[in-house]
Amino acid sequence: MARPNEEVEALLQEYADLIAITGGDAFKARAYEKAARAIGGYPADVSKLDEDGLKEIPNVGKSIADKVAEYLRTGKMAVVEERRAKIPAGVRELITIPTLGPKKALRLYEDLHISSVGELAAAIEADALADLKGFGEKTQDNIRHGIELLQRAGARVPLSLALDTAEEIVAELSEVTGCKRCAYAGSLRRMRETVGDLDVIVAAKRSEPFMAALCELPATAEVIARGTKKTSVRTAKGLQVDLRVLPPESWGAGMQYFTGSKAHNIRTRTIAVHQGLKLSEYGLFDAESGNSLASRTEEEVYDRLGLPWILPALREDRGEIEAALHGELPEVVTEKDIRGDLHTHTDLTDGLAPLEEMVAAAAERGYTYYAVTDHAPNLYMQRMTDEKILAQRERLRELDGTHHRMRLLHGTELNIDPDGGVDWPEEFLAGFDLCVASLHSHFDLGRKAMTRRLLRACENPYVNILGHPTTRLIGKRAGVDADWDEVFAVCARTGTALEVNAQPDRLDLRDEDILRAREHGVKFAVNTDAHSIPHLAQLRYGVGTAQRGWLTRDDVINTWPLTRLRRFLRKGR
DNA sequence: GCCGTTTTCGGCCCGACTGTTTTCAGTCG
Repeated sequence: MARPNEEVEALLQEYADLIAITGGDAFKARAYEKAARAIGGYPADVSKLDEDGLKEIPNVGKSIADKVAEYLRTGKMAVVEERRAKIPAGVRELITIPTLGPKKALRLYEDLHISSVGELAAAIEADALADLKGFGEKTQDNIRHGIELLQRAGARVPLSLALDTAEEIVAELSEVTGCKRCAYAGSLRRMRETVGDLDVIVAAKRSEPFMAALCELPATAEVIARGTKKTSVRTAKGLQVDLRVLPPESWGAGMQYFTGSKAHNIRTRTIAVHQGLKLSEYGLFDAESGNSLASRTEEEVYDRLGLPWILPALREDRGEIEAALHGELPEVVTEKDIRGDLHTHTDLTDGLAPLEEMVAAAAERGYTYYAVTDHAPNLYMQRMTDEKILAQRERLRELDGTHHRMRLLHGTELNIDPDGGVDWPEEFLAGFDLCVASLHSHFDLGRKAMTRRLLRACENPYVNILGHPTTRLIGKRAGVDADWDEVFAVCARTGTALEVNAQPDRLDLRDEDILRAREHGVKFAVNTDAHSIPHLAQLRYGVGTAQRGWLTRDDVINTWPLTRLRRFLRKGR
């Protein structure tokens, strides 16, 4: 399925969880977690490495290298299989519930034989936890709430997983003889933050070979339905994939139809009806004669309806039809418009790669500038000091311009304390080229206090970007409560950019918030918050989100030339 | 289990918050 590094990462993480659940050495569990992260974030393909090569990866020693080699050779890791035999998979699922960790999970399993989220929910409803030590009323409330959060996101999967899976399936099906076109459509093509199922479209004369190919993919766990026009399967990770095979001449109409959204399609079909036409996945037809008028390309279909082609990310019936009719569709930002990443980490704090490697990887992406923004000292676990960050600055200045003339900016990610203050005094902050400021604690202040806190941070002349502004984690944690309209207004007034954080479990700000903030005239920065080299490529999710928020190049400060960016970063100091 | 040395053991991000176990364990960032 995924890249071998990600498979190994998932397996080692699973082993770490199983160690933690069975009460094994906590440091051992952490060692496996660290190795899992390091391998997931390692730029080289682990399946191409021998044992010595594996041991080159930080936090991978002999024992883990052996196990990884075993997995790459046999497809299995014996120690993981052994633990799996003792602990049902559902017990591990329990620790995905926020506030429920390995200790509580084991207690539930041992004392009450609960081994799935469903069983736990039922047990709480039946008041079966009443006598269990450590599970008071409040704890049960928290668990109940956690399960709700989980189930709300539950049926949908993160954009990143959906995109990986879809690209693999498209690549496989494109190889099948007779394939004229193949692509994914649906909410994934619109870059929604989570995806319910995958819609894959093939243009071909004969459908049978594609249906067979989909059913036989290694990722396919279950065939839900199989016909001549449509086949549905479920992958091992629980993602449903619907394949539609259309005649080649219907390609454009099929893509238009299956990309949606439903609301957008209702609008386009209504426009068709008013013109005496009928729009379906097979084409745009004259209602009277049934003659096909357009179907080969999406452009053709939209054009015949009297509309310009509309970018999928905009197809939500949020004003795009009206804008299209008036010739006022925004020219939204694209990945190649981004000239640099303004929020990234190195191994000086919790990143995986050293400064030199992050800089080299950024230059390979063709950036004209790049900012390094490691954590500031108030995030105690990162152990930042004045000396360390100044030494980094010195090294960064030496590297400036040495890779494809890419310019380097030295920054930091500050922590906004409960009062809205940040880590360093102003005279120290003045030494940075830019500062990102983020919330990392105290998420439960009331709305008033939270708003005041954010406003004060924005008023700080050294705070240039509000990092992952709401701090939500998709499916896990709601964003903080604040009067966002007030925050957006102050951002606009003070010249503080709002981040569109591209991490697939954040996507923060989200599209609706971006649309609102845009009304206030705020500027934005689309950043990866990369903690490893592969993370730099997650930019696409941030750009997709920015597009869904209708952002143009002018709205996004890291599409600007460096001189304009620097002027913005001075923020009237 | 990894790492780094003060080389083959001892430390490992450390502190805050929460709920309940009235003295601290569990979870989180």
